[in-house]
Amino acid sequence: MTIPKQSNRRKELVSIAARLFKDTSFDRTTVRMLASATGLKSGSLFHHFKDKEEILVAVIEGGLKKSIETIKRETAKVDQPNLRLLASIYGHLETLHGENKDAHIVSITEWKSLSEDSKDHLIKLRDEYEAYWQKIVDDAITANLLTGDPHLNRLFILGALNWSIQWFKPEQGLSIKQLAYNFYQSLTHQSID
Amino acid sequence: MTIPKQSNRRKELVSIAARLFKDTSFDRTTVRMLASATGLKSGSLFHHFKDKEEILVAVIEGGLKKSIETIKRETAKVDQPNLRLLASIYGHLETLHGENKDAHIVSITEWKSLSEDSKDHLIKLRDEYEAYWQKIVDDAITANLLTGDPHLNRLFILGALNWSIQWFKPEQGLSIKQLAYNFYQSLTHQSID
DNA sequence: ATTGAAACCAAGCAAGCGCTAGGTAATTAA
DNA sequence: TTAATTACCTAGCGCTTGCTTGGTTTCAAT
Repeated sequence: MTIPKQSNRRKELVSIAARLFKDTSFDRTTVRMLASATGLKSGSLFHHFKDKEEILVAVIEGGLKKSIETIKRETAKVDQPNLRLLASIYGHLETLHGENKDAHIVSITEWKSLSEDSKDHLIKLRDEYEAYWQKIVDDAITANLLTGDPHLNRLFILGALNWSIQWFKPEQGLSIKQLAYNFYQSLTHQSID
Repeated sequence: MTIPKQSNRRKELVSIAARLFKDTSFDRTTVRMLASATGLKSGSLFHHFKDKEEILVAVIEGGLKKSIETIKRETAKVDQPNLRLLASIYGHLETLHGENKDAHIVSITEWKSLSEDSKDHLIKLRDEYEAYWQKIVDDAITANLLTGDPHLNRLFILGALNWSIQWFKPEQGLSIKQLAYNFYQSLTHQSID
């Protein structure tokens, strides 16, 4: 049988899988590639996971939980709407481009590789994250930092942020903090003194 | 041999392939699925294309050309920076959500499935499209519609627009035109009279 | 009517895929 | 020290994949 639940070894394997899924995509990552990256033989993977998709689910679940944790941590530091918006932007970009970015990127790029059942399970986490964001955006609109429909604003902002995985390379000069601030300015047309 | 170049039959096949690639992704679309959708036997596809990837290249090339054509057409109608920005937003959304959207969506979602050689060939088309957008954005900044770094602004905007393929369904009430205008307002914090 | 090219089919091959079964080693608990 | 549990390996099965080969049909131009 499988299912040791939350062992350390499992987390290790999931973290390595996240890297491969990010670099090669879920479909093109074979169980033999996963095995060789983890130092296992291909069959041994199925002692820890019942099938390949369960690995993806574990990766995405970890990515989403980390995102929620990060945005809560970052926004807890401040209480003005403008600073909270900036902190959310920074937190989101941090999970996408900082340490341990792999899982969050995979949770974005490989969502459609999930089965319907897996989506049902993970969608609650995603909803929680988006609901948290929605409040940040709502407050920013109330404070006249943003304008227009609240729901669409959230979708615009998260879309633009997520798309940064296609082009942003932190090692090319611009830091994550700087990127976040640029983002904030373009969105709000304002500075923070 | 293959290579009939630009026959009508080929265009037909490419258009059907675009739909499948959009709905199922390139990797998960098998040549047998393509064959049955086109009414051919699986081997016969390779009379028209030398391999599966050549089909993807043809789809993406078509999608990019159509995008360029559309943004040029839409912006040709107007000359003020605000109207040109709105027209570009509308044109982009139109290629993503209007008729014949499949190829443009595939050109966005399946870019990483291309081989390096294929990218070299297609990147010129993508660069041309992005350069056209960059001018629109530059002019909008000069006209004080947008603020901040020009290059980043273009990336933010196109990212947010592209991300709409993840959530926007034109049949759910909001039209493409309305979406474009909402977009314009959120970006510029302005209306058009 | 004949020819030649283009469009297609029938059959299947080689390689790679996810995954399984049955065993062995390592670790922990009594 | 023994027994149980967990971790891993060996070997390979059954299936699907992209693609090939060699032949047949279709059809326009002669």
